This record gives sequence, C-alpha cells and structure tokens, in this order.
Amino acid sequence: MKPEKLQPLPGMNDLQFPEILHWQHVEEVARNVFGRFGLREVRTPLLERAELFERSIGDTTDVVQKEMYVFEDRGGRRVALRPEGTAGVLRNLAGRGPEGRAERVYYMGPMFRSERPQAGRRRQFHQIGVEILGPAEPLVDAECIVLQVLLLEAFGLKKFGLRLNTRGSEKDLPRLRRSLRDLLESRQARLCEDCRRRLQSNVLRILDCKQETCQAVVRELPPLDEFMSQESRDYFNRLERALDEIGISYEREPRLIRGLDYYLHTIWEIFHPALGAQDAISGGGRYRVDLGGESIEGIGFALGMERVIEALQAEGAGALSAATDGPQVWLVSIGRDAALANLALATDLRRKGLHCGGEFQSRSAKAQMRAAGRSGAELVIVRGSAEIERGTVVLKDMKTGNEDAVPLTEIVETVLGRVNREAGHDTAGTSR
RNA sequence: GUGGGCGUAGCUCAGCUGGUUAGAGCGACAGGUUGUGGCCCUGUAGGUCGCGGGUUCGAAUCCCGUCGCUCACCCCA
Repeated sequence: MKPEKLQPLPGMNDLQFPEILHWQHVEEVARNVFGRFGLREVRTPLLERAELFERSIGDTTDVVQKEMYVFEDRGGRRVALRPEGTAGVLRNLAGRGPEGRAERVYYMGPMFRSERPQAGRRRQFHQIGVEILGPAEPLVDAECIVLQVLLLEAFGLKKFGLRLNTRGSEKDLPRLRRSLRDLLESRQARLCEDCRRRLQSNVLRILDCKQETCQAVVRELPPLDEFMSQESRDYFNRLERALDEIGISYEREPRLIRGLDYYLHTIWEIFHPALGAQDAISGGGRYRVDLGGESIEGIGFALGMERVIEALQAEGAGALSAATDGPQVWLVSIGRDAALANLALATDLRRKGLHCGGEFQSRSAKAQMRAAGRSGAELVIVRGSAEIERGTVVLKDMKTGNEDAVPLTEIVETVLGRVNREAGHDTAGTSR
C-alpha cells in the first residue's frame, strides 16, 4: 500500500500508460471529426469566478449547490473550479462581440465536481464538448446531434442509444413549471421527501426522479408538450423530421429533463447499455444564457471521456496495442566504452527519427538481451570491446536470430533501410 | 452527504473455527552459457498483514475507531 501522501486525492486519478493510449486515440479522433464540421478549438481557464457558473448553470441546481469546488483566492475573489465547460466557453464567445455570437467551437479538458466517486464518476473527470451559437433552428439542432453521433461512431462505438425530448421555449417554461406544480401539489403525499422540496425549488426535476413512487405519480401526468405552445411543438416536429430524413435513430423520452437550468427546446442524452449506474456517456441541449446583460443562444453537448473509454473497452473495440509506440532498435553495450559509443550512435539514430531503446549502464549481456526481447524491438545492435577495435557493430534481427557484422560507417544507413522495409510491411493495421 | 463490500509482496490472490519462522503464482533481479532474448532449471531480493486502539498467555485472523479503495443511492458527462 502506498503511503497516503503519495496517493492522489479521492476521485482524482493519474492517467498513464497503457490506458493513456485510449485517451490519445479519443482526442485524436475528436479533433479529426470536429475539423469536418468546421469547429475550432477553444481552451478556457479551469478556474473562473464562482458567479459565472451560479448564473449560467442555475443556483438551485445540485451541480452548483453541492458539487462545486468553491473557495476564495488570494485576492479575496470567490472562485470555482469549472464543473462543466459551457459557461466558460460562452463567457469567451460573448467577449468576442457580434462574431462570437455565430461561432462553432469545441473544447476538451478536465472538469471538477465534488461528488462521492463511483464507477464512471470521478471528482476530476474529462469532457469533450461542442458549442454552436446562433438563433434557435431545428436544422442546427439536427446537425449538432448528427455531429455527436458521427463522433461516437468514429471512436468505434456501436451500441449506444439516443434519448430525445423538448423542454419547450423560454415562454413555455414558466407555464410548464406552474402547471406541473399545480398537478403535483395535489399528489404531494405520494412524492418522496426530495421531490416535495423540488416542488418549490425545481419542479422539472421531479419528472426524472428515480423513486418508484414518484415515477408512478409522474406517469399519471399528461405528456409535457400539452403545456407547450404550437410553435414549440412545431419546432420539435421539424427536428424529428430532419433526424428521420438523415437516418439517425432515436427514442422519444418524455420524462427526460436534464439538470442544468439553461436548457430549452431540444435536449438529449446518449447512453451505453454496458455501463451500469452511470450510463449516460453524453448529453446536450439547446440553451439561452444571460451573461453581463447579454443573452447568448446556442446548442451544445458534452461527453464524458472516461465513460466513452469504458464503453469502448466494454465493446472490446479498444484493444490498442502497446507495441505501437515501442522501440524499433535496441542497443546492447558490453563495457563502459561501448556504452558511450552506443549512446552516440543512438543519438544519430534518434535524430533520424528512429525509436531507440537501451540501457547505457553495463549490465550483463544476458540481462540486456532479455530487456531487448521484452521491448519488442525488431533490431538489436550489440557492441563490445572486440567491435570497438574492429570499428564494427553486430546487428541482430530478433525475428530470425541472424547476426551480421556491420561497419560503423554504414550502420545508420543499414538500420534505416531495414526498419523502413519492416515498417512499410508491418504497420498497415496499426496507428504508428 | 447516506449505505454495502473490500484493504496480506510490484501485480493477482491463499491463509480453515486466533497458535509459534506469513505463503503461492506471475513479475523483477542473478546464475546455469568468461559477450546474446523469447523455452527450461536453480537461486535471490521484496511484507510496519492500511493505520490506531481493545480482547487474549497469544491477533493477519475477533471487537471498536479511523483512513483508503470500491459499488450503489443521490446527481450527472
């Protein structure tokens, strides 16, 4: 067991080889897909004024009320580690003036929520997100959803499902809340303790309460869109038609509501059946956020990188080979003089772009060969005092076991030739 | 914040109802080949049994506390 001091904080993990290969893969694929949709990357600070999140996410939400890392900085400002990405990105875009109001951007990076860790839920977790600004338009919503589906497909995921719903327009929301409260108040005896509190603070959340008793009450309610205007219903119908036309399958989920206050109209979640309790790998929606007296409209989504990677592993698609970034050449040195000479040679080879390994300390030849074998290198260069005298090295092919004496003057050339041939042959299916 | 499960070697774990020097496999390291890997054989290193307290002649084992991990609630990506 490691001493406590050497362990990271609860819910915060080191990411390292070999799992890090999955992370790099996901990031690389995401950048590629975003390029196809004309999105630019934006990187915003991890630390922001606490009120930025309180105002945009909503100060009655759980995320803000009990999960945010809030503290005072040295200047006496109330600051918070970002619990999600949208607020910071919108702050940035709003500050860019009118052009910012039509930007399409993506971001990726760590977010922080002080919850009790469990499978698929860390205190520091990582999201990849997208924000497409501009006035409400069903076709933009459809494009955003398509983007997200293509992204997940590009990662190699197959078994995910899309749940879709609408919260109605900004004008509908107050009426929706009021109607729900009226309907639910008469049945509040059958609601759980939390939901009775939510009647006042956040009625909508009652809809997706997990308590069976509350679910029963919710099932008695009429469909939500009965409380919405004709425009809102038309808006959602146009979106559904667009998705059908494009060929994106989804499931209408009338009780889907989502936890942040800024959503309106289209909202959705993407879940993966292999994931257990935390099965939402991604979620998004259309929003309107007021920042500094200006209101910003757009649509966006965020996906949880650790959940996506977990899903990839569950599907068995993520079998990334550790060998893809291993050394191509390994240098074995017998004696200190040889070690120095080999370090010089390794420098030449590395300058030419080769992946070189080797220990420049005189262990036994046997131990060094064992290490060479384990490294997976295709070629091994062996040099001892005899080779130094003759001005040669021994070049060994680890597959065939053949050894040749190669003059020092030709070794770089020879290795480059051999490795290139093998590389062209061998890496067809890998991502080197 | 609430509840369940689990903390024994670098890793995966064994250790029966408390009994004397705490084990195995894998891995690491070394030797078997005075300078050659993947197989085989031999050996070596490595453990405050998470930590603290209690019960007992005696605790890895039982009890309490604590810390950590983990799963679930809650919430969300």
